[in-house]
Amino acid sequence: MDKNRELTKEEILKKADTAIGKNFEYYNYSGQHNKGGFGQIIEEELFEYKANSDSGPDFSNANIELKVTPYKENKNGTFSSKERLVLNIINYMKEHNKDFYTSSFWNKNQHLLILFYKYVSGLKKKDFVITHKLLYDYPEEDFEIIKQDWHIIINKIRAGLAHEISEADTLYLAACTKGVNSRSMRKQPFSSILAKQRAYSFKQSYMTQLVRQLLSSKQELEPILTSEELRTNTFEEAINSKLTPYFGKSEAELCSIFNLETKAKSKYALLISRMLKINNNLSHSKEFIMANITPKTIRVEENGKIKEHMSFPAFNYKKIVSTSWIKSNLRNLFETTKFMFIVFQKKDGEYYFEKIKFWNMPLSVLDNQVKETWLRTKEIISSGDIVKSVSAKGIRRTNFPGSRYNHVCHVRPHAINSSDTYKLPVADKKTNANEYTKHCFWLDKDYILEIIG
DNA sequence: GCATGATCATGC
DNA sequence: GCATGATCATGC
Repeated sequence: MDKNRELTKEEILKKADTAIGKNFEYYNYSGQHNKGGFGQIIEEELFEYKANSDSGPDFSNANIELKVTPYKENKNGTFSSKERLVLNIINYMKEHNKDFYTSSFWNKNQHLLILFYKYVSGLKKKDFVITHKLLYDYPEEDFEIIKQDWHIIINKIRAGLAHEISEADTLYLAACTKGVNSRSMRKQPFSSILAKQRAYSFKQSYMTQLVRQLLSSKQELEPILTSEELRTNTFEEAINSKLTPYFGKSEAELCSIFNLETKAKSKYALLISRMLKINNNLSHSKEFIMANITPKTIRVEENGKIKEHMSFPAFNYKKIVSTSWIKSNLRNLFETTKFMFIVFQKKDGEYYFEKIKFWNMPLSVLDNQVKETWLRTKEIISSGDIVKSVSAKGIRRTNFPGSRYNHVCHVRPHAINSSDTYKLPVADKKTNANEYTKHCFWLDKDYILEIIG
């Protein structure tokens, strides 16, 4: 049976083609299998070999690794990958003394055959249909970034920081947690601290772009950097060196250099786009979309302080009370988003472009202070204890954790006005309101200041 | 003066 | 119409 793992590339692709348009019931899916079951079913029922946990690729002769993964259609008609694509588990004790080309990652995943099926909410699993196949070979400029990502992960292991690895450390190739639960802890070579078991993975944002290229005829995204630029510099170095000529210039100077007359606040991101010589907005560039990088402008005042805290999307009260911290939107946001802080410093009444800083939230802060704020918020909502007092003018004071709560993260309104609301799961005790002004989590300005140093 | 609540502006 | 980035207004 396992001789089928010796198939040639052409034979494999031909067999894969026969799966297009078929659902999992066709392959005797009984609903008994676990989550990874679809991959296993395709291995056993379509390619007729026994699922294995070899360190080499599934098809050893053709050097192809088989993957089966879902995508979904969004309300606005676009498509997204439903998940990150999980590859092989990282053995911290072994991987650290490899180089990229001898790594377990490269040994197993040089060529991927990805079968995409369409996930539809409410549909039974057996009815999901395989709609597309992709023989994935690393595009040149992606490959340079993926090699850099691999080194970032490995360098963290070498520094004895495997327990601090986060998905947002890297751009396309990430180390995501994998295991039955968070208690699946593993040894690491240069620290006695146990680290969560992690696997190499392609980020969901990266997979989404693969799905879109495959399913729609839309133009490719506009890249900022070429593979040549990435060969001699890291991503961050390359971006920095493109911006360096403009450090120290005032907002007015930059606007005149780039012929920009807008007064809109978005002009900062627009200015950066011009400096990087791209036509689209920075946040729509290929690298920023695929790596899930969010640009944020920070203006430091003459006294060295920041005026405003940093806001995030408003949260849904009902959703928060029915979610655990581990599965919360907030944790997911900080675990998977890298930020590019664009820093302007005020001097003599004008803002000067000072520097940029790439940052993602350390897990130690995420699972301590941010978690603390989130849990407290959840508790307040579920107990109906939001409003503390109402002033004569009708201004409501709340019990939500404010900016003095823990110096990292707090809760404040984020709405068009006070009547811009979301429904409450439990009516507020003091006001009997069953909906409340939209609120969101904010990062404290002093914490931001600390980050940008 | 700063924390906190409320609101504005813009773009998709 | 709403999400998002950003700023204003009130009052302790």
